[in-house]
Amino acid sequence: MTQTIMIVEDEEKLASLLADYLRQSGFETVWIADGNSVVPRVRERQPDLVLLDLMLPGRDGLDICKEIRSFSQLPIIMITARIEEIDRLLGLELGADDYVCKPFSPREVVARVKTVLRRAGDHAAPVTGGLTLDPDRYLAQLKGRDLELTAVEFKLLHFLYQTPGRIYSRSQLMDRIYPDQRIVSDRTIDSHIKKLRKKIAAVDPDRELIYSIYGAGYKYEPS
Amino acid sequence: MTQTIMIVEDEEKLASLLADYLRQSGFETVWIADGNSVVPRVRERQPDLVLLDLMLPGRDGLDICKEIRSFSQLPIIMITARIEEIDRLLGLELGADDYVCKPFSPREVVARVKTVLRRAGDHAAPVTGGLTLDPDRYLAQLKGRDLELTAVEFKLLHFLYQTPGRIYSRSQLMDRIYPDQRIVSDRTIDSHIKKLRKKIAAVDPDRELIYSIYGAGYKYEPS
DNA sequence: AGTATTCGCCGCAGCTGTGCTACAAAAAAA
DNA sequence: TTTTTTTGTAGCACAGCTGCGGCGAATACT
Repeated sequence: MTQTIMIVEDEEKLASLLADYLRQSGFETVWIADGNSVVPRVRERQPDLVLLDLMLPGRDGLDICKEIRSFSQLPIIMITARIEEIDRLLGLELGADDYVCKPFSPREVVARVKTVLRRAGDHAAPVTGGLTLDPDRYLAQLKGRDLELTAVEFKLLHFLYQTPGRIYSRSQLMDRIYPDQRIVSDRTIDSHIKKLRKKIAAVDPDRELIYSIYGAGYKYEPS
Repeated sequence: MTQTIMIVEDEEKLASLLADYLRQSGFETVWIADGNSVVPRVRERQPDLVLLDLMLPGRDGLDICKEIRSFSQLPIIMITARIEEIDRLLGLELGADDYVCKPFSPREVVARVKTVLRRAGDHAAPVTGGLTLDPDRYLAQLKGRDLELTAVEFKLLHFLYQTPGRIYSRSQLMDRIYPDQRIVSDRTIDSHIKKLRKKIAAVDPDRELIYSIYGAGYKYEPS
């Protein structure tokens, strides 16, 4: 099964150079020049990795990265023109998997792509065949099938989903889900987790996505 | 194997001056100007030492030092503008390994770097090849292998780990682990220490990490 | 208005981890 | 040495945490 790399880059020469090298290494490539069409095309094409230029016509790369992260954990490598920029990006914690600085050698980029894919590859199936969330529509899909979540359930899952592996206590989750500081019992979280797990199990009984850590809280892990 | 020094300093001229001298002494250097990106870059790059300016845009140096200490024992040298400041810093017990006062000569800084590295180098293997803790994930790894700790065990180990060599009495440890001031017997600590040692021994039987001091308490020491 | 979801909580069951006890071993004090 | 104090360890009872079904109340929909 060949893997698809989506190249988001407005300079055509640069894009085609990258595409050539990637194809030589056995990847399929998709080229997108306009920032506005990235997100819909990612949803539609479901690439295995995105090479994302920071400076784009139409829309900022940071925005795009954030939006992709809000519904998918697919690997993203950011391309930036200035080396100092990378520090700033790291500080923002966008969730990109790696950063490459212009000017770069195509070989280097291919190497990084392979590294990131291998790293992600350990849980590759769950990433691609896994869960996607669309906060705009409160739409959650697992293996292509809708999960039909309520608002609270969606918020809870979405929050956990954004930082996989990280454990949150019940009170932390309450704070995030109820910005109005209303007082509810810890166990309410458990209730919603219960319903989430039920709905997830209805679609895929074999995969556990939400784990409870005794005495600590819950985490999302697509392992 | 060349060693990497991470320079955290917002004045570019000063940073590049330091970088030049350090490179001449055979070190690799990484420069970071923005305080917010320090921690993620430390995690990513894993430098051998951090030169950390106290006054930074974005985030306070004290904060950064504390956060780095929460997951790693890598050597840190603090740079401060005022000599009086140093006393205050010493009082805070941040866990920095040395302090340098502006204005400094680059030679002096290089000398200090070497001293600290040599001192740390005595137990260099335990530092790098040793234990890493990730509080967000309750994840403890020794020699790359997971330790599978429970919440209480993790908290206990994490607290000891933050100030290696320092001895804590059982009641001090209780206070830290149970913020709700619940009353438990001293010997409970012993129980958890026992389990920690067991789990550590399962991964590395040769290395003692938690020491008991007769009549005083326990300490963590990566020697 | 009525109806249908959804939310938050309760109670019970099952189980893990916790904290304690008892005794052995070690260290310090006598 | 003997005595006293402190620590190591095994084992165990149960407190506390989590999963789950269900139920009234709140909310949204018609």
